[in-house]
Amino acid sequence: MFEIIRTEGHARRGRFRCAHGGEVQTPVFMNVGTQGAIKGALSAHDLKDIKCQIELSNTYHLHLRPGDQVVRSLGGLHKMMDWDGPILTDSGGFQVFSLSGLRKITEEGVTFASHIDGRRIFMGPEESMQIQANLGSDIAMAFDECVENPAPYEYVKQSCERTLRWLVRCREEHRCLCARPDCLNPAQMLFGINQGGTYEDLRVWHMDQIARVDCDGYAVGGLAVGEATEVMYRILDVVLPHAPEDKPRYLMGVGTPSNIIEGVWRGIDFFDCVMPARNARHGKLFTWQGSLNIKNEKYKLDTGPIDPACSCPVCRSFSRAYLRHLFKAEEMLAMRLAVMHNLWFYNTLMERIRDALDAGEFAAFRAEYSEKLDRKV
RNA sequence: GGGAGCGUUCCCGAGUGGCCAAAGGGGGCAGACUGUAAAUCUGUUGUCGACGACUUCGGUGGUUCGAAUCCACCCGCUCCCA
Repeated sequence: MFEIIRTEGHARRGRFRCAHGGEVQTPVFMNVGTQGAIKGALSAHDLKDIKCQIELSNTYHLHLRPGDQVVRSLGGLHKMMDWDGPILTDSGGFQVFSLSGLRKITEEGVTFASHIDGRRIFMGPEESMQIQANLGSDIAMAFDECVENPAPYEYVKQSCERTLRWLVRCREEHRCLCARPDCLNPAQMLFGINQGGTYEDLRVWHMDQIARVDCDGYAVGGLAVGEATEVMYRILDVVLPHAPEDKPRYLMGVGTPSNIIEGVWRGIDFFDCVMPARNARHGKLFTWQGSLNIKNEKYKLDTGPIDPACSCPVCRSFSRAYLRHLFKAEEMLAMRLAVMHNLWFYNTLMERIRDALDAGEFAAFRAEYSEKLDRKV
């Protein structure tokens, strides 16, 4: 179920519901827990404390370890993690990009050399759907090829044509699996993924094609993988008018706070990105004045919170100086607190975007924050 | 008392006549990170008016065109024997 409550220009304020959890308010940021955990030592319980509405895990990683059959035996991903909210699983398509040195693509699918032990793993549309069925996620992503930018036109053309054929196979396999009596999550949704690199004609053609394959939502993939930010915005500008209006739209793997505001402005409803968690682990923290590196010497004696404008559990209790010390001393707590802060920041950013949309003031919000939040302080 | 070593830039530690402002770690300082092979990776770390110059390798002298590297003495430390 997806419902648009109101719009402001291309931006959409909506509600979404799936098999688990209550209503998801969109635009929403999905917190990334690739292997069933948020890196930085957070559990699903912690996610509740940082205003996370929906969590994301990864097909490829959980298939390798502990194995999707194991997850199924444990009652599915929700039960294993003790998370009763919505879960989206990425299909493994991004690993076709990120493990490019370790894989081979054919029409059937992709053969990976496991990054763990080198053993050969085959994954095609059917396998990806089967694994995601075993995980029991609420949203399964179609198996696609995420192509690095820039890439030659001919290659991108052939690749996105193949990704379209893969989507058709995903659709069939997914229906089939959900119809089985032993299906862990018969209400699991399937989102298709738009590709086409930086070529507007391919992007539009591909979106028109996948829009004909009945999906529960449509994602834009293959962005923020090498092209300039302006190019990404241009692609969104041309492709989103071709996405079904009544279905959720998900911009995969993006991005910075500014990228998110600009994405919402162009009509995106769902986002996910490793950036807030990874940057947090590396000491880069987001604030309403821009980002800062908490490891910098200037915070050595700073008794203030990370962000005076933040009311997250970390800012309520701990000083910049303490955080800096924990980082310098390489205490695990440093990463945990930093990740909690950054995810709270992202979830709060989405909340404020929604509030602005509700008030019909998103344009003003964008003008005030879009550029500012990506600056360094 | 006798014998054997050692002392290098913030720390540890290479270097034993010119290619040495001096390897490599650590620490420090800074940067990167966008559907997570990332608690990772990169740069930098003697001084200065800085594509060049100057001062460093326990101290003081000396040998040499040239010394962190060789010699003498001194200072400090370690170990072994008595």
